[in-house]
Amino acid sequence: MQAKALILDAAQKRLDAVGPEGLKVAEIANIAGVTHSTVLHHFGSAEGLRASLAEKMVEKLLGDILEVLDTGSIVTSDHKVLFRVFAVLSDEGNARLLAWTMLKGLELKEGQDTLAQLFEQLAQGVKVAILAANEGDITEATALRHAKYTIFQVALTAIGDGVAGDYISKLLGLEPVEAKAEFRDWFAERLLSSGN
Amino acid sequence: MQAKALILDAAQKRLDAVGPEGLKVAEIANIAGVTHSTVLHHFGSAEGLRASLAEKMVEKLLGDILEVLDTGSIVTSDHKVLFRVFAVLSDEGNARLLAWTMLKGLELKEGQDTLAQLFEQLAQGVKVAILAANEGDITEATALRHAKYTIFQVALTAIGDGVAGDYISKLLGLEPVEAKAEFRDWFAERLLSSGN
DNA sequence: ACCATTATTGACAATAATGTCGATAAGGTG
DNA sequence: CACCTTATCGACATTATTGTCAATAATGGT
Repeated sequence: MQAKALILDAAQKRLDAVGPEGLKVAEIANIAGVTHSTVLHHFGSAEGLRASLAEKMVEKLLGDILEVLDTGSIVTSDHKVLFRVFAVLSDEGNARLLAWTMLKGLELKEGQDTLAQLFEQLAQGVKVAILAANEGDITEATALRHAKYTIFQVALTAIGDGVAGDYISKLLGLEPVEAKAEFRDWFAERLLSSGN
Repeated sequence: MQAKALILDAAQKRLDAVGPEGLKVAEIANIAGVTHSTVLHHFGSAEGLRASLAEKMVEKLLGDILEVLDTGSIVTSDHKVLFRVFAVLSDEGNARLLAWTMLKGLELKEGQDTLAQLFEQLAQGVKVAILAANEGDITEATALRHAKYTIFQVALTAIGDGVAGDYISKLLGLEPVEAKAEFRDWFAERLLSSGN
């Protein structure tokens, strides 16, 4: 079962390097050091390979986020969890893969349920934080809705950042390195501070 | 010069329907009611067609946003401009096209300068609004930085929404139609209200 | 009306990508 | 070891996609 992993790694590498269009079976096989027949053997088809890749991505994403959630409560003064979630989504090509998967209209059947659970968990956590911050001024239903919007917002921003962050920040004349970190600070600050 | 437009329309339609992978010359030609030879004639190559498509998108995006900007000041109590910008970016497949273009690593040579100017204009407008909202409490440089972050935020959210909005909102259990509009309200409210 | 340019087409060629098959090798299990 | 399963390969087949070309039709200017 080593070849399968090698092939997936090669595919991921290729995807990061040249984008979805670079995902040619022969090329990937070449990088992995096998023939294209071997790739087909393991994944059934080119489509199967892409599906496996998407699935692997979702698993990694889930694993990373769950690991973060394990380390503490969702909303903290230093926004640690938020940052990590953001980082996991927008860095390491996750967002690009996610975006590509969606643009392709691929199903994420496997991970979907787990993902939904994760979002539910996140929503509950944020809801509690919102309720705590607005004692009595807010109903639980409203808090939940705002929690969901908050998560929605983080997810969209992270995905947008992963897909187009570099390009847009260049257009805006933002210095790449510092701006990235600084924007996240700014973003987290506003996200959690202002009245809900 | 009608066929060229017909073909581009067909390509756009196809892109919206099936994603970037559906962009096959023959298929597009078929929709446009011409032969694939005609497509090649007008665009030189399949790649040329895709490039034209990307360019058309940027132009439309620019036109739409500039039109909005013409109608009034950037920051208003009803967030009209913000909404329209958001809508232009995230609806009508613009974001998908943009994301696809970026995932493909295509250059947006033509529109780039104009886009940069547009962002500059937006940044100045938002800066003024921020300065007005925080009289004296903030330096001009800080206001500009926050303005850029605000725009960055809107752009990323809109792109993320266009790419993955439906999917994520489904995961969160948000009702599609109302949630979309409501989120935008929530988003705009928070974006412009809280202290900068 | 004539000519040059451009548009359009169908048949065909070239290429690229995926998929199939049978042979061979490797690995594990009784 | 004999046997079965799985992995790997190379050669070939199929299909999908793009690209070429020469013929014909349309268009527009003089």
